[in-house]
Amino acid sequence: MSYRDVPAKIDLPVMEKDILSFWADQDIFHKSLERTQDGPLWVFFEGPPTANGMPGTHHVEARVFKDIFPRYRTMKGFNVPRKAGWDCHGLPVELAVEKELGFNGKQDIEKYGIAQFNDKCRESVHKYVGAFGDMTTRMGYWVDMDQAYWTMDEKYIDSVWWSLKKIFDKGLLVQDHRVSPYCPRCGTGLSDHELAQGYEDVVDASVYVRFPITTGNLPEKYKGISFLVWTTTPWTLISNTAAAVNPEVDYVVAKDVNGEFFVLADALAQKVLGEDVQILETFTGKSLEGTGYQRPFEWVEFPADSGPVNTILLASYVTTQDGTGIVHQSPAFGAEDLLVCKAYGLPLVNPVRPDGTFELEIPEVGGVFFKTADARLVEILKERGLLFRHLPYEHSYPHCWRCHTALIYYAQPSWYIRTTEIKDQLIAQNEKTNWFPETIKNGRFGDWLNNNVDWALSRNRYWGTPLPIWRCENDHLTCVGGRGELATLAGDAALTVDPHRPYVDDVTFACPQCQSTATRVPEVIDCWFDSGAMPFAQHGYPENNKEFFEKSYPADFICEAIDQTRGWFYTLMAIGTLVFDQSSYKNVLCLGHILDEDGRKMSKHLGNVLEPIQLMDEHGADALRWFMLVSGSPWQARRVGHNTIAEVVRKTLLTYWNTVAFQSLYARAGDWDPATAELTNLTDLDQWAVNQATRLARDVDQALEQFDTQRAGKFIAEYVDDLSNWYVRRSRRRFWDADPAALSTLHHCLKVVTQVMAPFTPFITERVWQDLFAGNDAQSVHLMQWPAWTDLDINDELRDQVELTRRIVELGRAARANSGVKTRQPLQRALVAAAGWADLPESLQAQIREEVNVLELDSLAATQELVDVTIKANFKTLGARFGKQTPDVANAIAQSDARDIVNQLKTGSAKVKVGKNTESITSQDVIITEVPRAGWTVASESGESLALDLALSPELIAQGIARDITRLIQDGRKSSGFEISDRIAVTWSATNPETQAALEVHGQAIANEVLATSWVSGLVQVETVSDQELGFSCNLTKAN
RNA sequence: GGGCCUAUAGCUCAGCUUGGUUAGAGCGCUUCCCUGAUAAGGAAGAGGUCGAUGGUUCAAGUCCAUCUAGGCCCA
Repeated sequence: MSYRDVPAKIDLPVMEKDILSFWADQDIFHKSLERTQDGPLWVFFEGPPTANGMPGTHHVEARVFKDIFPRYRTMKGFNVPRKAGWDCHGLPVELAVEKELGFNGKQDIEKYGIAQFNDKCRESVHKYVGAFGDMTTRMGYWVDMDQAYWTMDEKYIDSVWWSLKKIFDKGLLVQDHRVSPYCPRCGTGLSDHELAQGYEDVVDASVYVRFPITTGNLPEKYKGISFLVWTTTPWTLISNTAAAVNPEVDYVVAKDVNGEFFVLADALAQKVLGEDVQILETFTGKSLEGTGYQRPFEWVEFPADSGPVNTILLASYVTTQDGTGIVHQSPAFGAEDLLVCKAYGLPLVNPVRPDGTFELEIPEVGGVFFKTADARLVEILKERGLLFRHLPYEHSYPHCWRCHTALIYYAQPSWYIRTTEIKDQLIAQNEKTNWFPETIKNGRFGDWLNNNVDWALSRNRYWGTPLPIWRCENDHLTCVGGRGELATLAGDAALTVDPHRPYVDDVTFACPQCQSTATRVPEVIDCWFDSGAMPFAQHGYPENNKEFFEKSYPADFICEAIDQTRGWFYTLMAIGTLVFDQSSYKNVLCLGHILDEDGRKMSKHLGNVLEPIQLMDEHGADALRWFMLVSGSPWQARRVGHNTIAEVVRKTLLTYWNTVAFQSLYARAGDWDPATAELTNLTDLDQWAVNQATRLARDVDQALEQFDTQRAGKFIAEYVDDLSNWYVRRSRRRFWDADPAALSTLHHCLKVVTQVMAPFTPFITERVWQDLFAGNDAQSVHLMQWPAWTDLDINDELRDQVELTRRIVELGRAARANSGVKTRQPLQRALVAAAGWADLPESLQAQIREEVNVLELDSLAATQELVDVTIKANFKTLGARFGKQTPDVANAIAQSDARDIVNQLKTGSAKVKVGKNTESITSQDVIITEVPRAGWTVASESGESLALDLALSPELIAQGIARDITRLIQDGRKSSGFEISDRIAVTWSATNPETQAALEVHGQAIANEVLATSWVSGLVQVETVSDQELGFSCNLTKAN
């Protein structure tokens, strides 16, 4: 079966649509899985994208990398199941729905009804999953979406519950009172990885406040003396409970220029009170313990049996970096404050309500949002003479990563996973993990593990996996590991209950310990736990697919962008280690982010977001894929834009396509049957092309083994360029003649490139496969194995020879350009000086002659009278031997007679006078360049030279004219729209005597060359083409 | 404030692991050449204080230190 007709031009997006239908109709993806079903398992875990918004180009990035390696491994014979997944739960989804419904907080949701609200959430998830599905299909990401796991599925939740119970049983899932970042708008605490995403630079009030001292002997000695306290959160002063100093630090009594007395840290006295401050007394922080002071606001009451409120406490975390060295304590709003105050038995008072506003009974600021209260509080402090200084303070403050509300550090009951208990295990697991790039392992991720904090798991929300803990009135806790287990406690109805709120909240049972009624705690869990549980939950383990899960854990490969270090990369590893004592992945590829053309992050605010489907419909999915994989380093931030994508298309994809079209054109014109392709009777160049293809198969294989798509892509681009711009260019004539060796060679080479490119650009390679190969081979390129290679098949010598050939040709072109004699004018000879050139096979020397258009090549060295020799020191070898003397030796070499040194070196070594000494050097120590004497047109590069003999004979001139005319007529054929195999009739006229003479000799050869069946000198009535300088014109018509 | 990454031609990026005396490629620009696959290819030219400073070394884009700017992450 012959090739299909391949058009020279291709519309990539249109072609891709066809291929998508072909894949769908023929079910190629599943066939590729079937083909490898007995192969060794190579496990890939799909990190589920959150279905809370439209997919962006950054999603394409990760998905391209998630696609290429499974495709590559499949070609290598591995079985790579690819289960898609969707992250369904969580605040982001709730927020999208809230926005849609115009809600403004939890009250609205409760009024609306949790059941209806969660229905809306489910609906929203489906909508966005649809959009992700479309993008996934369009970009050619092969992942099984029919079998996708959804984190909101009942069986998925059963699995999550099972894992939580495992953790609970280990005593690592506990409730605690903790200060944690809390979003008053969303009414929920945030996990640390959520917190990480929301820092914003803001300007807050920072105040230095007087805390008048009320006990001890200081007030007697220094009238009106105060502790000077600094804070950036004036609103927390309402609940001031104590003040802390560092016991080891020196504190002083200082008198400022106004004669007022303060206590503050010695190290900060000058900075805060000015250079003229007087230090009256110095003591350690320790001695201040228990000293009482007057708190700024008396608006909240402490419980009766409170400890030493409003006194100085000791805390080693206090520093003298900024502020005054005395830190105001408000345990409800600071993790460290809570710790210190707890140690002193101080109470926790909290005048701020869960919505972030002060309790209504609080004077002045009752009902006011905590941050908004700052301004009024500062005013009051000023009125009361307690404000010492008020400065705007710029710092980054955490905000809710979704709604941008300022977060409040807030003490609240919360469920934690004690990941700090398994910190050492996590570090050990990380040690066994391969990171690409490697720096993340001990850098970003390693740091994160080293500073591990407990995982705040619970959320006071609605749309999430409910925390499966039931509590009775006696505070007995029962953690339930799935609905099956729930049914044994609460009856069979629980077996089929929707495990979401509010339905699951209605399930109660008798506490196994005391028989009183147990009801579920109200919290749902962090949706990061959902996605981190996917290795087993995607299979519904342990209820379902037990065997498969156990052989597919841990994964060989996961891949996401760098923002997942504290997200999915962490939760996967943490849950794996908690539940199975083993991380869930062995290799992790961590991508850099995608930036816009100006290097800015893509964001809706800036309006620089590239919509992926649009981008692919304009440039092609292959173009976008190729760009993502090959342009720049995948593990670094990269800029994407229309221009950069268009460029890679032109460079590699279209060159590849054109080579294919060329092969198809001449194979079809010559009635060549690809089934007869056979690598026999190959020329040196053929062998080179075939050999380089094998090298390509090896190099790309090895690079992909190391997850290095950039390197692999570079190899492919280089080979495509070699094939098109050297192999085909140099072999054109053989294709015109339908030489089976040339056609077989290119057939083979294109097949190898198509195979190794297939994981990168699955569309265009499939098109090519269908057009050239499918007739005699597999139905799809994606059902092919990786092309075979062994090191023994790869011939470095041949490669070096062709490289030398090409370098000499380059010199020839440069010399041509210098000479002003155009290339179509043949020259008698060129003289070459380059190591090894004389050993080039005759066929490669012929390539040089043809390309430079000279009749002979001679050795420049053989014609010594024409040559000058220059020598230059080779610093690399000299430096090793002579060290400091190197410049002297180099200088001596430069000073000596080059010809003499070269002659001496023929005996093995040469002597050079360096100062008073004579040093011996070898040919390794110098770089010898042979340069033709003046008067020759010459080009030299790195010791290699080529010189042109510009003497023209009448015969050479006639040959040049013949070639000019050939080219002119070929141009005419093309512009007349003739097919390459059309025969033509030529009527020509020549007025120039030189041209006439040339045509007398070469006319017939020209006629043969241009496929003229009729070649007549005569009157040209209609000029098809003409050339004034040649005095030649002609008329072309199609011959019968 | 801490950590990591980045800084090379007008633009996008190699080169840095292993230091070697003319620092490369592509895009864009100028001139020319080649062309019966090519929207391509080639040659020459213009365009570089290799972010700055200091150090190590016979020799630094490359190694070390400090700094500056940008990005990301953390607090």
